[in-house]
Amino acid sequence: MTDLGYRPNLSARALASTRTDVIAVLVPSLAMHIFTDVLRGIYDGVEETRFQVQIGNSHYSRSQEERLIADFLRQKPAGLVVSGVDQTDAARDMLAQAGCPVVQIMDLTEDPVDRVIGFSHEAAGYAMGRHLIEQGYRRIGYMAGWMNKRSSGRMLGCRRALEEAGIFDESLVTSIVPERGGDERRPGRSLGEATSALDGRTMLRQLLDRPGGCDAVFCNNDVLALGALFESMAMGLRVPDDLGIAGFNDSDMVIATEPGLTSLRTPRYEIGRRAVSEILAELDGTPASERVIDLGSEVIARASTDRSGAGAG
Amino acid sequence: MTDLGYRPNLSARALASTRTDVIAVLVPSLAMHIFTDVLRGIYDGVEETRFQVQIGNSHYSRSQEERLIADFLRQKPAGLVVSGVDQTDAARDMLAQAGCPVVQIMDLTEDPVDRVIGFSHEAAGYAMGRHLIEQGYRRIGYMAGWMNKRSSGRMLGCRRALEEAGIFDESLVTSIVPERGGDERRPGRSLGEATSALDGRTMLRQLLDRPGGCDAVFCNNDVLALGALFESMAMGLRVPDDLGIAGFNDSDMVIATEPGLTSLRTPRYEIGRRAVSEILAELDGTPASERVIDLGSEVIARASTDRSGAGAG
DNA sequence: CCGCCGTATGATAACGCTGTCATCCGCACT
DNA sequence: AGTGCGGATGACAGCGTTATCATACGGCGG
Repeated sequence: MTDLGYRPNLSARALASTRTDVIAVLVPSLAMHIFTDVLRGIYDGVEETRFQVQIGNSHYSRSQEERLIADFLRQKPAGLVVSGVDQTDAARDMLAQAGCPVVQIMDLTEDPVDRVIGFSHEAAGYAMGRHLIEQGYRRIGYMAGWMNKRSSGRMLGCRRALEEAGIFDESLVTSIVPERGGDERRPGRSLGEATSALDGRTMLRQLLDRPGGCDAVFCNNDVLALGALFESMAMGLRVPDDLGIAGFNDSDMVIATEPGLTSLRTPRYEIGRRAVSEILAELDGTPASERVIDLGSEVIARASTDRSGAGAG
Repeated sequence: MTDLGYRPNLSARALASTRTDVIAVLVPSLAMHIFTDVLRGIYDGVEETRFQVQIGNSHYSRSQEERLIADFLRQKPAGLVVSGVDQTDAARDMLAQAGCPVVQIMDLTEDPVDRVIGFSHEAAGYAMGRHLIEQGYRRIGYMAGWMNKRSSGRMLGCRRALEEAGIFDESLVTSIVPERGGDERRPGRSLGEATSALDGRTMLRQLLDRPGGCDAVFCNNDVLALGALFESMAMGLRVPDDLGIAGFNDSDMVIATEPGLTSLRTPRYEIGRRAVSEILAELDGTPASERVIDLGSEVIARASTDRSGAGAG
């Protein structure tokens, strides 16, 4: 009987069962490629299932995120995915009461609302700091488009590595936009909160102008690193000899630069994928093992920080 | 009364009124930055309205697109946005019967299902062809990640310009993956259909190896152009003197390269934005003027194709 | 002052499912 | 053959809106 084209009405089903097949996803930005990778994972995860994805964009504003959570929750979603672990208290309460699986992603915390899938930004930053130190760099700068919890986590990790080596210099930390509590919609930059390669060029010049200059820079993302690379070319600096450059995320792009850019590979796609599978498992009544899932990250060393002379990458 | 926290139940409303507040959007890929720009426009457009966005990913497969359209349609969306104008006949029929505003985007056609918002890829390709010719290039190559209707439209436009100048050489057209009717899910490239900068490097080498070589290359997107730029550096070619490089889309990135990359600015964000506003207008009963809305495109000339000697960009 | 029409107000039947409850059947055990 | 129980089957009351229809009301013209 069902073979010949009967399709249940989703609205009726939703009304009767007081639950929908919508998996709501909250991202802080659609402009950053990072999140599009996560979204791909999520979409691949729901493919061939009855679930649908709905995306909300909080524009890196915690208050807006709170509103979106409230809005989403009242459609009784099947699951909820939120980025980061630094929601407002009110948002956290709502999530705890959500009545559906909730997954926080892209970061880690000891104390997730329900479940958290991500990696440690602090550890990632530390690993990159160590890598740069091991390559012999001593004046290591850090550049971020703007600071949020995750970005500053990376910075803190890198700072710890540098402090352990006794070479940390506060003046070598720079960002375009200062941290601002994350509770306001950031002004300007209308076409998205993304940092551009141009910012990388600007910030590299700033760092080189600081007293003592710098001999390596850890960029908060690959686009900044790309900008830094071009700026060093324009300035006639040799990479990696005069200046080491490291990015973050290991996007497709960086393997094709000349020299290849060292970067930190983050499991963005896997995080999205896993977030969905955890939600599905929880709905199936087969909730998975851990509440805290660390997918790790990895320094991918390429020529842009290779001082061994071999020139790998 | 309503002031104190009454929220209508959306499922009930949907059931009773047989229509939802969902605007369904079909994109061929989430991996290409192009579409994330469109999505940003769409999301910005629905912000502060009662509408919600739901995205479907057709993976550049027309049959999958057809299925998605059917799936979306049965939830009676408020509006439907589909990418491109080359749907299957069945899909076109369904769209025509949709009973809601339908907007095709990212391309143009004389004969839209309902409304089309985009730009002419043929005209864009032609404009870039003209630009390269005017800069004195004579052996102009074209590289695409893989061909779809829009990509080949660009190629055809460029070809027309070259033919008019009597300098078209078929052997200077290259792509990684040949066109395949667009009806199959492409294999491999699991992490997304995107072409990478590495492809740009590879294809540039291929083009230079062709008999007679080439002195300029029009890349189907900016990432390919970036790869081509790095490959020329690696090969010791001077850009723009030995080789001109032009990209497509004018993404943020290209203004920061050294030399700056000539590219073709496309109104991606505006297309998304406009698609939503047209749908809202149609739902309001104030349908807009035109069924075919050409938002145009523009060659942004930068140093990578500047043979005037001034070195602008 | 009466009747008519246009508008505001209130009651009520869907909308198409889900989930519960009651019924029924068949099987195994006594 | 009678009793008890488990699983399958069928009936039916919501779920919270929208939309329709009937009723009531107020104002205006005759």
